[in-house]
Amino acid sequence: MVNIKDIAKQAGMSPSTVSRVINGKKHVNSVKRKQILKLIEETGYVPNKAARSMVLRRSFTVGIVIPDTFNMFQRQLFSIIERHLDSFGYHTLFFFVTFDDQSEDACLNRLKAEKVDGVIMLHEIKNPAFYDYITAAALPIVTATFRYPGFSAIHVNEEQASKDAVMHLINLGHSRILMISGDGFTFGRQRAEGFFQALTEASISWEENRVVFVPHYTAEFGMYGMRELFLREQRNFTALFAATDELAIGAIRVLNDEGIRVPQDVSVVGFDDIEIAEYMYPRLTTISQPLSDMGEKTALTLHRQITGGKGGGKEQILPYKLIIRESTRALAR
Amino acid sequence: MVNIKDIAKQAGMSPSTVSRVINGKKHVNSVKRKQILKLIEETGYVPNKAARSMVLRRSFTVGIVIPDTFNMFQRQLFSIIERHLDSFGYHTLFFFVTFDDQSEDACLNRLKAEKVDGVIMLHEIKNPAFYDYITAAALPIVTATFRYPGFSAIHVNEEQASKDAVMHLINLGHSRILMISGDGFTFGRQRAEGFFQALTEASISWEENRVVFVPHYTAEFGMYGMRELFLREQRNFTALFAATDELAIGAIRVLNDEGIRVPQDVSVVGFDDIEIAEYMYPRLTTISQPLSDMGEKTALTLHRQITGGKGGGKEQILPYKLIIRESTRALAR
DNA sequence: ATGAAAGCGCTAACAT
DNA sequence: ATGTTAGCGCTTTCAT
Repeated sequence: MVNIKDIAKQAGMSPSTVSRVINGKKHVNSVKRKQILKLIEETGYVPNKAARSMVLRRSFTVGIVIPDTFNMFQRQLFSIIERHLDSFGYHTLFFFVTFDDQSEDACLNRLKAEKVDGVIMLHEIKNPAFYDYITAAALPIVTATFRYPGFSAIHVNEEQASKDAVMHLINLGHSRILMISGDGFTFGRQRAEGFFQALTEASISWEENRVVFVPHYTAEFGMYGMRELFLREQRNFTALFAATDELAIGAIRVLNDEGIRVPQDVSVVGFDDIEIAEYMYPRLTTISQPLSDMGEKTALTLHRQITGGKGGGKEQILPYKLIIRESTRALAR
Repeated sequence: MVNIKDIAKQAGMSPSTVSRVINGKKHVNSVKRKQILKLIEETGYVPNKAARSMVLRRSFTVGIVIPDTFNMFQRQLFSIIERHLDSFGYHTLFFFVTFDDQSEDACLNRLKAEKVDGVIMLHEIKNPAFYDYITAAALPIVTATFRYPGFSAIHVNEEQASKDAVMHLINLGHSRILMISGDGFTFGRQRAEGFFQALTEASISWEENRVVFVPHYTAEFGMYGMRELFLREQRNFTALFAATDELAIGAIRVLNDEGIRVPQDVSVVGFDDIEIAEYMYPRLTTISQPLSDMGEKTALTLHRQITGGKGGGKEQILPYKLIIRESTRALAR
């Protein structure tokens, strides 16, 4: 493999000069510069990243912490973030994390070893040691889709959004509304909270029993949650709020299998507005988070922290939108 | 940040000894070993990866080349691969590549700079320089879901699988069958080829006009493709074969919007068996690729190449399965 | 404008 | 069993 010395030797110059050319520094004869550039082109030379990052003590890499079982919303979000990061000249390292402690520890260790320039979290880690390290190392960080005290955060008002979703159902005349949410992430609780608030505000009585918390936000557990609701004898309902679109998709599957039609018999609203939501039958009514805006702001905020030195700790709350499609309709009287 | 010298100093030993402990080498007093281990634990020391990879001339990292717009099948596949790679002690670096040449060049450059120990390709790169470099550098590589001459490959027989899918339709009594496929990847052509073969073998006449090739394998382009078929006056059909499940989902959406029922009016079969396929309404009949097996074999094959030195170039063709669900049914007479 | 030299953190060959 | 030393490929003073 060709290295900087090889180039220098072939050009009859010193590695320093070559280095200057590579890094676009001033103080190098333009003829020599061209000559070196040509040589680099010919040999296909690319600087060794490890060596570079060792002396510079940074890696031009940012780590994205993401759940191992990322859903489609997160998938879209990290693609956007990755693209923006790329435009700022960073590479992206993914840290897939599961719910177990071991995985979180491994993530922390890797974070230390990799010397990333910054971190973006799309996944809530439980272990406080993680946050302590970040704080102690003064590592630039931004959390997206959730917040952590003291860190920059980009997210929507989950509670308010959920409340709006449920309000939509209520305005349609529904009052016997069920919910499927999940545990493991803050947003599951927040979305359930919004559900309760909407009901309360509309003076509709409710019991805790009307919401199930399932372990994962997947279609599979959407089915599971819906069945669980049936087992709880919750048969007398006309609407369902699912904490994610995937959950909604699974629930609708069970409803269909039971001969319950959506939206004729029950209205369903999801959350996230994942890509397939508008291809489903029926097209899913859902809450749309501002994906591109969120991704862009996340990348930008981190970049500013890395370059500007500070500017951390601020929270940016983005607007969401209720997308009314075909899975909800007015209660037939 | 604490480094190996700090640990050595605190322990009153040399960096070599610490290094030996870190790397689990023999020839170190067990008391000292424990002492060092304790120190590492306390300080939270983690070896600097850049330094390590520089002297070792390898990175313990493998690169996964994947389309920027990866679909759900690819998403599941790379998750599995990542997990297996992890169990072999490798980290994973993702190279998201788009269709343009610039992106491919960037991928190649990064590959050179990162000193990855091996490469897994889930995406076909056009630029031959890419393959030339890999070959010249004798970089371990395995391609999954497609093949490239001379490289290890793990894939199913795309043509045969598609033929089976179409045969299923034919056996159900269908003969006026349409297809939506895509360009950009070899499998799009192969799947179309299987379609033609099945028709030919069953002595059903066909024209090229019955298959559309769309630019991307997404639900959005599934809609586009279906509409295009309608524009071509292809109204008189009873079945559709889509080259991916996403394409099928988009097509079904258009069909529904036109008042054409699936499967009562037209049967649809997809390809890939992505997660939501069985949550769709109707549940999608599709070809299932052996995801876990594929992922495992891909990781294992690469690992063997990296450690064993050779063993490259072999092709592993995995079995697929036709999953019959609700989107296909016998032609009503 | 250019080169020589030092050093980033680590491992491995060589001494002891 | 342990320490000393050299060197991986790069950037960056410091001279010139």
